[in-house]
Amino acid sequence: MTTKAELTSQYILEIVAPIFNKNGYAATSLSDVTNATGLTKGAIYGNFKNKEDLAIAAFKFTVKNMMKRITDHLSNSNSPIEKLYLITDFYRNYYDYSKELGGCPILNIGVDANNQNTLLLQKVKEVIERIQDQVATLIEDGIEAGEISSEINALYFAKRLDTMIQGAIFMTYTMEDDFYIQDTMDLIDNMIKKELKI
Amino acid sequence: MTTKAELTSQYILEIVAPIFNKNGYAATSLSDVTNATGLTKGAIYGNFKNKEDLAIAAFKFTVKNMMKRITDHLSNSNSPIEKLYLITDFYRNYYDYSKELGGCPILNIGVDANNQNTLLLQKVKEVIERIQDQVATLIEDGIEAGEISSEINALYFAKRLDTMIQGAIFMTYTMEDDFYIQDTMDLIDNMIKKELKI
DNA sequence: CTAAAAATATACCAATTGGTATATTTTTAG
DNA sequence: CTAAAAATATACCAATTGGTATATTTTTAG
Repeated sequence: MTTKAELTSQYILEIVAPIFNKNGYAATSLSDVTNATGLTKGAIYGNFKNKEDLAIAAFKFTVKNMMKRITDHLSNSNSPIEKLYLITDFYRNYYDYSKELGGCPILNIGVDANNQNTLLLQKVKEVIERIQDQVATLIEDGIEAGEISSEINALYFAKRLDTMIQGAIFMTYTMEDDFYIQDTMDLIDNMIKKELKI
Repeated sequence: MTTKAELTSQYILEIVAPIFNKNGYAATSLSDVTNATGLTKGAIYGNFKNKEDLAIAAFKFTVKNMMKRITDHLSNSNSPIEKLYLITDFYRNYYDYSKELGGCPILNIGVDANNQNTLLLQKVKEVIERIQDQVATLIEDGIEAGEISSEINALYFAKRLDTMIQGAIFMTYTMEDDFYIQDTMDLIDNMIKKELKI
């Protein structure tokens, strides 16, 4: 059964995750947390060990939300190569969607945690690796299905894709201009068409 | 002439710029500043209006350093297209070099200032625009010199280049793996070769 | 409905935050 | 060498920081 505390924990994360994502670890204070949730420190510290523990849970919460959204979107096709196109299609709406999350958690927390918070940075690394592995697997599935040329290195391609996407997200947010994401997705679509085709 | 205060200001910036760059605005405290410099608050506040003013000066200091380094490197050739290759060549050593600066100032402060510090974010935007304009001008020079195809849109290409580079820097720092920068520079070199050629 | 357990609120803590007014020291121009 | 000006150090400020011990309230199982 769902205890009261579990509900509260979920509620806290819902409210607090975008705040940590937007502001970063150091710039989010516990009074930000109590003000936003309407709860007291007693409730917060009853559910989370400390600020770092809360920040990590918040990051995981946001990533889970995001991953579910991608996975749902990719379920629109069974073809590996079509799924690749669905990835770029997903990111074409990412600026709007990620604003709800308080920005891209990987970019924000990746940069924020660097030199600041080892545990948090470790979590970001793990998420990036997981994403790259999933994309690489998708490409390998495509090779196996005869949709994608067996010439290409799946993991390398996945890393390139990821790198370009993160660059586009950074530029779009910093310049407040969706051009960067749209243009990068065009570029990636072209790469898929030209480099992956059988 | 150089007054005492000007020397002190420069000294403070030299010491403090990498700290702000590494930690970000909120996570850098004035005691970090006084401890690192060995000066007191009196000296700091005598030379800078407040913490924000210092952070902006620190960002400009780091960018100036970086820009000089790039400009120096590009002076190794007079050919516009060769200069483009010198840009990727510069970034191949960027992981090592930028560590001295406390990381890439554009990436770090761009992400850090977002949702946090309007003035600082504005400075980042200006620097990005300046860089893109310079690269675009370089490409236009190449077109005029008959080295580069007149088909391509100089500013679009400059933006793509910048976006890919920033993505590579983010990934290399977050994953602590220079692969991303090297691979992206290979990719860009290829783009220059294939897309820009006459 | 009740007693125990769980969850939350309250009241406190020392340390630190950015910043300022003023005293002291150092530099500068003559 | 000296007086004025500039630069820096000192001593202070209220507000906030993350965190804890304990009191109170709410939930839960029987």
